[in-house]
Amino acid sequence: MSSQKLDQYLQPSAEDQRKEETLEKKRLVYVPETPENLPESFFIGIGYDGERHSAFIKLYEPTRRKIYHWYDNTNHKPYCLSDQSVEKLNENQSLMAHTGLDHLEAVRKYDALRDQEIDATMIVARDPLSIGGRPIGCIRDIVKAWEADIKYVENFIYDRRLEPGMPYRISGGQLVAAEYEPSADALRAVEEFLENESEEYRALAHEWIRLLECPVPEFRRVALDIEVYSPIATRLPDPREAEHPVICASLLGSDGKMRLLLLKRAGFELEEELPEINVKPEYYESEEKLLVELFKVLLNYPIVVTFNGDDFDLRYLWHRAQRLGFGADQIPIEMGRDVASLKYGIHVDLYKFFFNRSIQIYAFGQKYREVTLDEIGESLIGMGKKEIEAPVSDLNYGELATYCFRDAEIVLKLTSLDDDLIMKLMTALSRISFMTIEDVTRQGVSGWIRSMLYNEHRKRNYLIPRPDDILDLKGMTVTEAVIKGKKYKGAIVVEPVPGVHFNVAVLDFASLYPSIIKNWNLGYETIRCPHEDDLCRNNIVPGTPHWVCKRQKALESLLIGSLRDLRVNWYKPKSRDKKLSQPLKSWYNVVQNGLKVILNASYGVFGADKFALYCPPVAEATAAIGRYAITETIEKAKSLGVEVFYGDTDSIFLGSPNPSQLEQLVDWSRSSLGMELEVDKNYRYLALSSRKKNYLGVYPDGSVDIKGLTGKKRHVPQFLKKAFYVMIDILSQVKSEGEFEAAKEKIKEIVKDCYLKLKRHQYPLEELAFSVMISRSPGGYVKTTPQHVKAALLLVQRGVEVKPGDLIAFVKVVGEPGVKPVQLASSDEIDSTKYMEYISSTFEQVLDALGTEFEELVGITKLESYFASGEEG
DNA sequence: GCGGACTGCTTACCT
DNA sequence: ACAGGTAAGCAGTCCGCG
Repeated sequence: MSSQKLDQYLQPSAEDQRKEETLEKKRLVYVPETPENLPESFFIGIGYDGERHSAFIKLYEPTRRKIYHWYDNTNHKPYCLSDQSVEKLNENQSLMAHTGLDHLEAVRKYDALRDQEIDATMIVARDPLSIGGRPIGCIRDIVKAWEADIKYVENFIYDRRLEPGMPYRISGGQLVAAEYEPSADALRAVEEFLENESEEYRALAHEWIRLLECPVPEFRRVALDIEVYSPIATRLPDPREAEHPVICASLLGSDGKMRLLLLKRAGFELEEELPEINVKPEYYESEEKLLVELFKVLLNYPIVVTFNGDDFDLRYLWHRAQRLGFGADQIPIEMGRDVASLKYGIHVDLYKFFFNRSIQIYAFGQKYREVTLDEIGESLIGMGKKEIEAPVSDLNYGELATYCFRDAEIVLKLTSLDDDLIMKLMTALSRISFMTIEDVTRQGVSGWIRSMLYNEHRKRNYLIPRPDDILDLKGMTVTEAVIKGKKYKGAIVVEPVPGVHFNVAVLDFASLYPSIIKNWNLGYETIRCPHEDDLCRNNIVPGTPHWVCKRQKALESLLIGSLRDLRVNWYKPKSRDKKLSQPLKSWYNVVQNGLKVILNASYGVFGADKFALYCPPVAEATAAIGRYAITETIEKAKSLGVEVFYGDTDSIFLGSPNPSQLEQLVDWSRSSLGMELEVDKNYRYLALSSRKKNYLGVYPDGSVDIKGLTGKKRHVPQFLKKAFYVMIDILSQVKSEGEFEAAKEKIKEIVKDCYLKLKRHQYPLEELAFSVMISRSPGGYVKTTPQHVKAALLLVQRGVEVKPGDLIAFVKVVGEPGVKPVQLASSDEIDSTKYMEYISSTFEQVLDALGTEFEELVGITKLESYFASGEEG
């Protein structure tokens, strides 16, 4: 059936329209009332009720596995702060005339930027939008205000000292924190490794232990995926228009319940049994009934998990339901500008979470390279999307259902992987950042750190500074970056000593930057502090004119420092402790990973201009101290008679150090720098070329570290990658200097084999394809048109949709423009010469280190002439 | 009009 | 919307060249 005809059929008939009008208009959305009493339940979500002018929190009760809402009954109100007195503000006509103003209240605050107590006025409003959020006429536009850009629900969390992810009870209508005491074991250990720290520091560490030791419940959840009819196969349906019907919905619960809802359509045969999946399909005569049923399921689960539900599934459902005449109280979805949330439970969009670069790199170690359900599913749980031959709209019921169901299955399995690791990671991050799971999964690491610091400010009655005040007082940077356009000088990379070095030890500083922030008391408060006496002014950061305060403590230093210490001394060792049970070990691993993500970003955020506590001198000072630490350490190593072959940021590669030399170096670092230097790894041998960030390290057991070499980069064609790894395999077996000659002979064979296969077109086109990510839409490249964009433009010409983030697979061909998308190319137009160049440069990186010229090894000139006179053209 | 030297853009990587 | 440093390949520009 043609798409056109089908679309016509899908227009509602007169009879359908009558049915629609008689659709039961009962209130569908169940909003749970606050119970008078509720046993231990976890605070996982938050919302603001505009009608009741009140925040409410969503509590997950783990026995009944249901959500309960608790409405604020403490009369918390939105507010911002002014440095003017109440009397002065009373004279401000526009403020006093503002309909949203509730009242003014004099308060004392501590201004950390100036290190003094100040008088301020709380401007209390009736609703959050009056403070800020409307395009015009907000209170924050009338008076210079502090703390006016913080979301109301965040203010509510900080002010009421609430802890997202932690257990609470409702007792006689009141919300009370459920007491949780960490194990004596944990408390004792923390006391031990923090014995030399201040009282204040130890108290903070205790708080973290309480938050991070507390068990996480099992979360009942449902994975949702929908399919929508589209008349044009290559175009995705627009969720804001929601023009076409929802034809299939899959719902997979962690409780084992499964639903598969299908819309009956003319021209397709009903299939009652779906052999591929073990679920009975439900056919619906009308889309309304399908949606009603779907909404009922959404209202039954505390957590709904989607992949891109914010921008597609839930958004589409919301608009579609509106279009079909559902009333607001019949749709269980709350639609924001960028977020789709739920009225009853919470919505986790895995796409947003996996998209987070820090999560991708540090939590999942680059296991997935593209942020697509197929790639993530394939690499984390070994389950990719179902392949389909035709557009979704043309599939028969069975194929459509299996396709849709598989997506939901991947989503559910991702959240269940490794004993619900992802749910636990979200909870851990939620507790560290004082944000709900819904927010933590949608914000970047700078948002988490901001929230963590804001919370501590409130806890201590600190005024949260305005970004312009920080910048005015602390200024910009003074060092010059190596890279044009960067703000300040970063880390040092030591010039490598080319060659093969046997018996190499790699030493590094245990979380260098967080250690620096801790030891040097760095923070926006303390860098270039206001005190004018020598005590502070003489405490100079090496290589900069910046001084650091000796009088007050920076919150950043306390928080980042205590998290660092807990990770290094407690969570990381515990995650490897063989005496612990598997679930406990995996929880410790989750926490240490969460901490890693946050600590890794903890320095960078201060140099990121969108960070709420942006303070360039803090970032600059951190990097400068890092440079100082590594250069001093290199000098010390040399003075001990140890050769330094290479180093990058926080590591040094040492040639055959003896135990005594290592010990002296480590001791020196502890006493002179106050930094923990440790042996990270030992290599049987290390192959260095003259290129920085580029090496091959072989461990005693024959496993290898490959860093920066082209052969391992994502975009490199398969055939070359395979050849490269065969070479690596040969090299990994080399045990002594003398064995390199034989290895080189073998490598020579690989390369020759590669050449010949290339020449004879023996590689399938797919193996010859470069695959490069396109970071904008193809039209967005105005300065230059790189090759992958040229290929993408050829695809677009043929009606293929190309979105930012897509991988473009292209091959190099003879003639203009030199590239073609792999789908459009044929074997005989491959530009063999270009590929030869690529092979040689890839191998050269390693051969350089072995002191061998590529040409000399392979005798390239002969081959080239063979090519030139050969069967080409 | 063409080619080499140069700069800048883009991607992927390292810490 | 964490940072800066490095490698590689290519696109585009400038300049000299009878």
